[in-house]
Amino acid sequence: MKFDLLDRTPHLPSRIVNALQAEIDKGHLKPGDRLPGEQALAETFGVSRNVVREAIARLRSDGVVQSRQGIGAFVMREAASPILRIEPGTLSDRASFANVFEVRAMLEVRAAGLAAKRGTAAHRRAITAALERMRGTDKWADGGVDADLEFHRAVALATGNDYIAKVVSFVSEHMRDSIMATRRRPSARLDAIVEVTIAEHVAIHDAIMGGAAAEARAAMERHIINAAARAGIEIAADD
Amino acid sequence: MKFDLLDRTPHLPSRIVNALQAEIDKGHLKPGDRLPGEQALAETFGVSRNVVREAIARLRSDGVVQSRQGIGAFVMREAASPILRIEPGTLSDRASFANVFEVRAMLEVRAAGLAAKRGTAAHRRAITAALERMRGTDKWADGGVDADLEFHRAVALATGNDYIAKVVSFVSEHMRDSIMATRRRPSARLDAIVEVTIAEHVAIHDAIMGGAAAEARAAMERHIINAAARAGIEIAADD
DNA sequence: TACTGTCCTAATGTCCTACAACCTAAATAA
DNA sequence: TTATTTAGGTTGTAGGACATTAGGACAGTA
Repeated sequence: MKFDLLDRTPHLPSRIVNALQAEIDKGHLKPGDRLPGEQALAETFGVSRNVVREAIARLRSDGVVQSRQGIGAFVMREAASPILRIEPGTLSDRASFANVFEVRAMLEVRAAGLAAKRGTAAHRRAITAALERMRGTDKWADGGVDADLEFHRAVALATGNDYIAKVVSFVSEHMRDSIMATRRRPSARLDAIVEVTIAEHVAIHDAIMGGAAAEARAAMERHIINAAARAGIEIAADD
Repeated sequence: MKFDLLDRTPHLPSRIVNALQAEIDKGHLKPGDRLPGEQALAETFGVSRNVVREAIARLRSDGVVQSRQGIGAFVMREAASPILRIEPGTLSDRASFANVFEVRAMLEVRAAGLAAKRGTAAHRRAITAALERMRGTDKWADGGVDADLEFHRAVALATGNDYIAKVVSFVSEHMRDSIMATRRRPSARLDAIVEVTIAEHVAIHDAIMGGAAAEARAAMERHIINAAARAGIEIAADD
């Protein structure tokens, strides 16, 4: 079996992981197939068995393969993995940002409605606190982005659905990149952007506090569409 | 520093991982703190450095710690993790199932609409193929559940948004448990359930093939609400 | 004092060998 | 044929060695 090492990070195990994952993605290694032995892989890649072992340990920890002592490592069926991993940096182009925004729109618009309907007093306090933190930071110099993401996490938590909260938390992390991209845009008048952004969050906040589900959904949808626009991305309104 | 080894799996690295993770969860190791050196950990746990290295490699791969050559391994801040991990089995009660169904409704209803609007010919062929596989299996004896999940994945892929597809794939895995729970319900007339389920999928399929976005969304929403009902769970229709 | 360059130490990263634990399958014995 | 043993291969663990990198101590210099 041949492997491509087009990666060039100085970290050897990562290169092995990528190479093996690529083989699986390309279908050269199908579920149920047995990987070459560690010794064989070590010779193929020109590294020691330790490095190969660390690479396979990562794949195993990701649920991609399962290794059994005395036999070998086997590719698992594709979707059996209990984890969802998307490496930071893989979401860098506009198309990827648009994809993330689309998922945000799906999840968070409804989440805002549910938060207005079902949020407890404690949940609402957390939302208000996050909003205050956003207001308190100076032009997002320091923790402004964190406060922003915290706000969205708090809204997701207010749905009372932990599963939503986890997924939204996960997706939020990928917003960091696009937020940074917004700040780097040439025409970005930072203070104006911050002001508008906070106003949008206030609208969401007030709707949730008032228990107005439809209004909260609308406010969240406006916010996400506008945020996308500020990042230079056009996404369609939900029809 | 003291560590508890209450775990007793025969896999040493897993025990180290759990012990270290417990220290972090309990707050004995806070973000920014430096872990003891590999040599020290090896002596503490009474294992070789190889085992410690594999444990730390897993924590690093999960984004829990970051290790720098020449210095040590440091606990990262909590939310920077690039992965979403939900261990199978943690979703077992009705409340958890309801949560998962709620997320499904958020994501897949819209995804069905997008699939109808944007799905390519290849995407549609995949959807049809999955539906045929569902029809072909005998009372879901063998691969019926797989075919069901494959159908939903194919719909998600047809949105043209890989990010949606990944998230839906992830969520789908958690459906397996609830589907199994449905099959165990006492009143479950299996053949009738299968027949109805397939009919619902046909409706989704036909709407997507016809490019009818609103119809596809409605069909998907009906399907998810009914599927939840079959699992004994009541979820509210989207208003 | 402040700065600079060197040396030393410690930590991770990689390599190597050896053995233990485990599995498969062929060879062998009853 | 059937059961047992044996041989070989594979992952898991142990332990030592060196490479590479980072940071501190310390002298020397302006």
